Amino acid sequence: MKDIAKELGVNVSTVSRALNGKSGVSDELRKRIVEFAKMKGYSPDLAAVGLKKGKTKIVGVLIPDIANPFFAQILRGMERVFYPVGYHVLLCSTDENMEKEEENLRTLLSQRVEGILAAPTDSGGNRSIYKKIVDMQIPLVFFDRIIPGLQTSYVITDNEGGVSELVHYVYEKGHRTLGVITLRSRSYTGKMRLSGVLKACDELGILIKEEWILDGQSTQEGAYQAAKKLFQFKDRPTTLLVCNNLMMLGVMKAIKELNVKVPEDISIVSFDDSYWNEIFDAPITCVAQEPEQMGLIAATLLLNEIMQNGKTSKTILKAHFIERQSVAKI
Amino acid sequence: MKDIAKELGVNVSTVSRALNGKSGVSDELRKRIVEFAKMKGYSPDLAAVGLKKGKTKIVGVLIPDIANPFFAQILRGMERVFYPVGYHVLLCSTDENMEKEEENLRTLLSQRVEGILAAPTDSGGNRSIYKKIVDMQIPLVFFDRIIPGLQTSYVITDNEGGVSELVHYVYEKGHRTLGVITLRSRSYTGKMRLSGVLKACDELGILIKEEWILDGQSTQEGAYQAAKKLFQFKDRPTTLLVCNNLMMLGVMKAIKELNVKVPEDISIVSFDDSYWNEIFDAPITCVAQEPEQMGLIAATLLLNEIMQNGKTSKTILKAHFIERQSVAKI
DNA sequence: CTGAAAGCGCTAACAC
DNA sequence: GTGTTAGCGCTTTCAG
Repeated sequence: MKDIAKELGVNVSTVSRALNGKSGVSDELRKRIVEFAKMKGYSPDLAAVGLKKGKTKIVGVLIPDIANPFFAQILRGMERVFYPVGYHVLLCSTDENMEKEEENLRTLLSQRVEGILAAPTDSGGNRSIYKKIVDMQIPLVFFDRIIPGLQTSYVITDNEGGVSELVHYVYEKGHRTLGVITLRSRSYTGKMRLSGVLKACDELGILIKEEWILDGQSTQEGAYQAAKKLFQFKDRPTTLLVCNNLMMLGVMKAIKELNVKVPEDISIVSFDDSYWNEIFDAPITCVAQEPEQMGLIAATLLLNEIMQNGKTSKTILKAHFIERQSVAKI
Repeated sequence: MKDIAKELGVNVSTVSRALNGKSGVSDELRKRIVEFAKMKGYSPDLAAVGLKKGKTKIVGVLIPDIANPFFAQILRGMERVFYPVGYHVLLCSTDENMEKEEENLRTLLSQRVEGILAAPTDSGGNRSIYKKIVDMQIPLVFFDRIIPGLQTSYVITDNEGGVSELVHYVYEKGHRTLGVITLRSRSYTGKMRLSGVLKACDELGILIKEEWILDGQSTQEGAYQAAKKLFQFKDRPTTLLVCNNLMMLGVMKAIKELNVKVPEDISIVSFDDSYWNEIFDAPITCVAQEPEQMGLIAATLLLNEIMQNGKTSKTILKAHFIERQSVAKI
C-alpha cells in the first residue's frame, strides 16, 4: 500500500479508502488506485487488517478425526456456510487426545479466531479450558458431542432416541437378546448411546448379558476384534447393535472373515449410516445422522453468535430410521 | 503484554524476552513474569507476531472435496506433520470449481500463508495464478494432481502405471474386452488414467469400444448412472474398470440394484482402494493409493521449502495392486 | 476530497 | 539486565 501511495503520489489513507470502497475519494482517483493495485498484484495483509480491526475472519474447528467420513461431512457443511461470508477455517485434529485438544484450543485462542466449533474428546475432561473460552466471551459451539453443564450453543443428534428406535425395531422383529459394540466409554456419544440401549432393553425386557457388551474403542480395528470375539461365543445374542459407522466397518470385516450369515446367523443394526451400509451383502438397517446438516447448523449458530452476539441455542437433530435387510424376523 | 508490564512495573520488551525464553532477563524476574502471565491467562497474538516477524506459521491447503475419504486421509497425513512443528492449516474446499479455487488462492495469499498445498481442479485452468504464486516465491506443492509444466514440487501417484497393472491383470485372466468409467475429463488424474487404460488396451489388443467409455463425472451418482447404462447394453464388455473410489461406490449401488453378479456376469477392477472395496459381496480387486502417505510427503516437501528454501522435488508414488475376487478367469 | 498521525500487539535493534 | 524506540501493514479519527 505504501508503494502504491508513493508511486501515485497520494497518501496511504487515500489508497486504503479507495481499495475498501469507502466514500471520500474522487471516482477518478479511485479508479486509478484500484487499477494500479491490481496491476501490481496487491493483496491486503489480512493479519494487519485483523490486528487493526480486531477481527480476523477466522474460525477454529476442532475435530477428533477428519479421516472419519462422518466428521469430514460435517466439515463440508461448515465450509458451505463460512465460504460465502468470507470466513476461513483453521482446522485442528485432536485424535481423541486430550492434551492435543487443549494445545489446539490454546493455539486457536492465540490466532484470535472469532469463534470455535468443537467436538470435545471427553465429556468431562478439558472442561476448564472450555469454561475459560466461554468466560472470555469467545463464541463457542459444540457439535456431535458436548460437555454437559457448559452454557454454550450446540447441535447434537438425539443419541438415546436413535438407539431406542433401533432396539424397539428389533424387539418388534421378535428379538429378545442383544449384544452391543460400544464407543469409547468416556466420550459423550459413547455414554449416551450405551445408556440409551440399556434403558430401552430394560423397558422392553430384552436380555443383554454383561459379556455381550463389547468395547469397540470407536475404531474399525477395535470393533473388528470385538465382533470376532462375539461371533465365537457359543452363547450369543440374536442381534448386534453397533454404535457407529467406522465400527460397523470393522464388524463387516469380521462377518466376512468368519463367514457369518446376516441376518440368518445374527441380525445387525447400526447407529450411523455411511457409504458402506447400503452396499453390504445384507444392507444394514440403521439410524442415520445428517452430518452435513449438523455442520451447517453448527456453523450458522456460530456465525450468529459472532455477528450479533446472539443468545446460545441448542439443537437436537433426530436420527432417522432406515430399514434395510440386516434383521431377521423370528 | 502491556498490562503485564505495567502491573509488574517493567517494560514490555522485558516481558517479551521473558515470555519467549530469550536471554537478558534475570531468572528471578523471568519467573515472576511467566507466572503472572499464566495467571492472567495471557496468550500471544500470533497475528501481531506474524506481522512483526513476517512469519505466520500458517499453511494453506486447497482440496477439491474433504468429504471424499481419499482427500480426508491426505489431510490427516498433512496434519500429522504440521502439528508437531507448530504450523497450522487453513483449509479451503474448491468443490472442483475453478472460480472458487482462484478466490481461495487469493485468500490464502492475503492470509500470508507461508506455503500452499494444492490439488488443482483442472490440469490447465488457473495456471496463471499458480504461476504467480511460484513467481512470488511462495512455496507451493501439488498433491494428487498437478499442472503440467509448472516448476513446483509435487507428489502424485503413478496413474498410468496403476491402470496399466489393472489392465494387464484382466488380460491375463483371459479378458479381451473392457469398459471404463472415467473421471471428469479435465482433471489431471482423469486424463492420465484414461490415457493409461487406452494405451495398455492398445498394446495388449484388448477391445474397448467407444460406447464402453462412460463419463462418471468423478462422483458416486455419475458412476451409478453410467454403470446402470453399461449393464443394460446387450453388447457389453467382460470387464469394467472404475477410475476412483467414490465412483466404485456408485457402481456397487448399480450392481445391487440390477442384481448383477460379480464376477459371473461381469468382472470389476478399480483404481483406488477404500473402506468399501473389501467388504463388498465380491471384494474388489484394485490398485490402492496411499493417501495418508501422500499427505505426509506433500507436507514434508512444503516444510522443506519453507524452512530452507530447498530445491523443488518430485515424488511419484506407486499404486500397489491388491487381488481380491472381482475378476473371473475366462 | 485528501493528508497526517496515532495505534492495533508484538519484536528487535540500540542504548544505558 | 533492563528500558527506549521504531516499525510490521493496515484503518481511522481528526485536520485542513
